[in-house]
Amino acid sequence: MTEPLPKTYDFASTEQRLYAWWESSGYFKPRIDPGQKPFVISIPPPNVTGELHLGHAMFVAVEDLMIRYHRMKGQSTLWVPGSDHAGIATQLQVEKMLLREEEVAREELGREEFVRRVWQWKEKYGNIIYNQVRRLGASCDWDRVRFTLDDGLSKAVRHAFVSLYNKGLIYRGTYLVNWSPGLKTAVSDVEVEYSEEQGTLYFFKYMLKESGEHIPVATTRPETILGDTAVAVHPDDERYRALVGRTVIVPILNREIPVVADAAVDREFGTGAVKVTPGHDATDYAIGQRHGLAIISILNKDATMSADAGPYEGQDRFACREALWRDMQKAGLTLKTQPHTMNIPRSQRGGEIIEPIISTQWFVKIKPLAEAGIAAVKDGRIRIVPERFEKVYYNWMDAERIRDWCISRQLWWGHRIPVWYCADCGKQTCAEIDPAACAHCGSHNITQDPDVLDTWFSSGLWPFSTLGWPEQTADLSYFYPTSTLETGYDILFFWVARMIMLGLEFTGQAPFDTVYLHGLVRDGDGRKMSKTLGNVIDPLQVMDEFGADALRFTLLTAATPGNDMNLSLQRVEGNRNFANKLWNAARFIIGNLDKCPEAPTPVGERDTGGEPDRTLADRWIRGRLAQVTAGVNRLFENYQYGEAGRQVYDFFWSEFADWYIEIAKLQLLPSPGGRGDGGEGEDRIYNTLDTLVLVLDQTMRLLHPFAPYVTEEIWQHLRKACLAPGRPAPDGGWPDALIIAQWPTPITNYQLPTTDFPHIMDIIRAIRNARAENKVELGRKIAATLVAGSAEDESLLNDQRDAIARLAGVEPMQFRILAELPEKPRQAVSMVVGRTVVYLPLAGMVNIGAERERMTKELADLDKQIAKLETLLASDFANKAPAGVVEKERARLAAARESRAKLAEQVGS
RNA sequence: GGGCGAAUAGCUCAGUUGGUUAGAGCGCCUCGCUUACACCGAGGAGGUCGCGGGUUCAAGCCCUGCUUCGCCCA
Repeated sequence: MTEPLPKTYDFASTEQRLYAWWESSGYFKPRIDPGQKPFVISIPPPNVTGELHLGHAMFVAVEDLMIRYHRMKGQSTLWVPGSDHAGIATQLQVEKMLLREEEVAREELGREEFVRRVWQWKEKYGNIIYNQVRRLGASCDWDRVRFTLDDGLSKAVRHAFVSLYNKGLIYRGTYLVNWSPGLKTAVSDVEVEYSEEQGTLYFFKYMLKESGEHIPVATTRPETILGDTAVAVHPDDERYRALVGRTVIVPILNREIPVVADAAVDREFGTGAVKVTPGHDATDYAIGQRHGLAIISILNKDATMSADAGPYEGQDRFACREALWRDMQKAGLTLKTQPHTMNIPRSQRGGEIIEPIISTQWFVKIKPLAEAGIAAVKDGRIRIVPERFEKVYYNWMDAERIRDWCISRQLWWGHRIPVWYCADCGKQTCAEIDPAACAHCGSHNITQDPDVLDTWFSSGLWPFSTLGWPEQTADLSYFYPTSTLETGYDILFFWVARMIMLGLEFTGQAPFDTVYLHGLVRDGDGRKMSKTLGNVIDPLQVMDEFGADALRFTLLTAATPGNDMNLSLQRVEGNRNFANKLWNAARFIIGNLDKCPEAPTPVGERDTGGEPDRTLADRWIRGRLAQVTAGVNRLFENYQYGEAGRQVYDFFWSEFADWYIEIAKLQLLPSPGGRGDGGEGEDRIYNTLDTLVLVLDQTMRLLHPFAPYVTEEIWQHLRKACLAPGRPAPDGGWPDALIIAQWPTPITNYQLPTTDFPHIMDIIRAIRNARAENKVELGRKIAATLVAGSAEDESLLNDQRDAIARLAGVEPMQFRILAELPEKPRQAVSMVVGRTVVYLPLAGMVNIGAERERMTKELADLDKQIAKLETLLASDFANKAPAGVVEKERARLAAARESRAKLAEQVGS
């Protein structure tokens, strides 16, 4: 009747089919229910032309888990997908392509044509990343997909810019900025990374004017000597005090510059006297401001030397460094060089050395925004998980230190700055709609600023711009503010902080109430993945080999919140095996549903306890299920997803599959002498199937957010097999799909005994252990005698007789269970398992000496334990520890004493 | 220089209200194709929880100092 399932779970034939079905069934779409607060996540938009990497896989796994969890809890759930135009990265990629395929540079095409070509590229490749995100199982609402350069989002960017401009929070000015010579654009402070590298410290002479004396000065960048406009010393430095106010001569250029005193000078560094280059160093820029020094730019936009570099004009910056030093050596101006470890500023993208240069750019005045941003976290409107990142956030946002945000980029791909300059009156017109004339004098002689905005400026609006802002759309009013913002901690400043600041500024509300930060994915040995190391793991290949569920489950359970994880393929393989384990357990259960008899009456009372017909194993696994469900719920509420997944994994494999299913095999056998029911043990069979179905159904629900495909596939087979009348069903019947099935809640008023069954497990393990140690193969049945010691236990053991016999390989005909044993058997292995004594007459196979040794050792262990417990219970522990804990220890002591007495009997005779 | 994190079995890591004899996966050893599963089953070996103090009846977990490694900010 039920067609048999394949022996191995085939993810390849399952994943795509299920995804298409979910999507076409509308399960990814939210309900709009004004009476209910929705759960909303905006996706961290990947680069539109990018390819899926493990960072993406990680956030998709975590966010999809959150979304599926809340969806199953019955909330209206929206996950907004989208992508980012990624100005620099995309422009570079297209430039490279044009150069390679058409041998044409962007300048040759012109701005308009180039931008047209980038759009073409985007149309062609922009969906790749979406399809890769789909493969992971992301249940986002694709009807609401957004792109930062869409009309709506572009309008949002304009609106935001104009609004900040009008408030005076955006300004244009000439300052020292981080310049990327290769990209020929300014970048913001956060886009510069500092790497500790081995360099050289050059010591040379600054000759005093009209004197043979010199001041020794050290620098790491000799070429900037050409831009020096002062030499500075510390005001309290005795060595140089007399020289302050005198004039020195710039080497080679022979320009005259002053010696100034400034407290910012580090007396310990180099010679204690420093050269000051306000045009090319941030500290020097500040010194220059204080002393009114001139600013000289010695670098062109491409990092070649400018006209101000005199004879070195046109040389590359590093070539100039060498040439200048050679010339200074010839002139006798050099002192020495020494190796020096220093922090080199490098571009976050590409890694080239960043040059600080003076340039006219647009900035956002960040302090007022940052203050609001700090307040939102401080007063709890936004919670950051893990909490320690709040400190990192405060530290960066600190109003005393935060620097204004340079938002203009000298690129073509992006949102063009909506400011027009008037050739007649010289004033700026800033407008949301392209103006035809100057707002000040009406002249038509206006030109738009050529620069575009930092991509992060548009990403900063993402949570609300994707919902329609600045229009007051229905989506915006229902779904905003969003719920959780989930991303890697590495973009806390780039993205999260900016969203918070801009969200507060433009919507008056925090854009989300929770920030959940995950760690970075490293390779199996904890190394950062990089192309040069060749240790990059491609998530697409991993999914090809092991399935999306295995990858997801690994990312979710191998990591703890906020901490980096090492991903090893072995681990993914292990989780592929877990999926297969789920599959086969389900296969067993579904295959047995054909045996399902009539449901016993009454059925309605299921899960309320009290029904007499449940076996010990039934009650045990149901109790464990309730405990695990409660634990998982608690862990989910505390964002401990990984631990939750691990617990279900362990429960399913080592309790449900290893023990309950094995016992269920027995309980499913027809037994004419069954427990007072309709014959052939029908009630027992029904109850067993009912329990199997319950646990499978509930665990599939608990695992669905972690491994959506295999759980849905199994669950659909289960559902189909159970739909026939009279078969087990969850309360409220079977919903259409697991993705929308109700999330399990723990049954609180359902306390089931869980201690008797573990005792049976211990007995079985003890027998198996003895067999293994005495090399009795499992196929060979052995005789056994159990001595219960009490009438109560005797009846428990008798009740579990079949289970013990089957799982421990005992021959039923030679299996005795007694309350007392008149005479100890000879030639038998004897073991004390808690309150039960086990005799295995393994005549001829037993090494009596070894047995005695084993028991003596056990006895010693027990003595140690008893002594420890006695000491403990005689101490303050008994008075001060909670009663429950003390009771537990007393019980342990009693049990240990009982075992010891029984063991002593064995050893003694 | 400031801050944060990590240090637990051979390897990679769990262990969040402090409470039995500290767990998992992989690897290793011994058995086993018992009709859910060899992507498996049974059994086993393997740890002074980085080091020193302290708090507590009780510390892998809390406090403090130190060592090593990694990251962030300056």
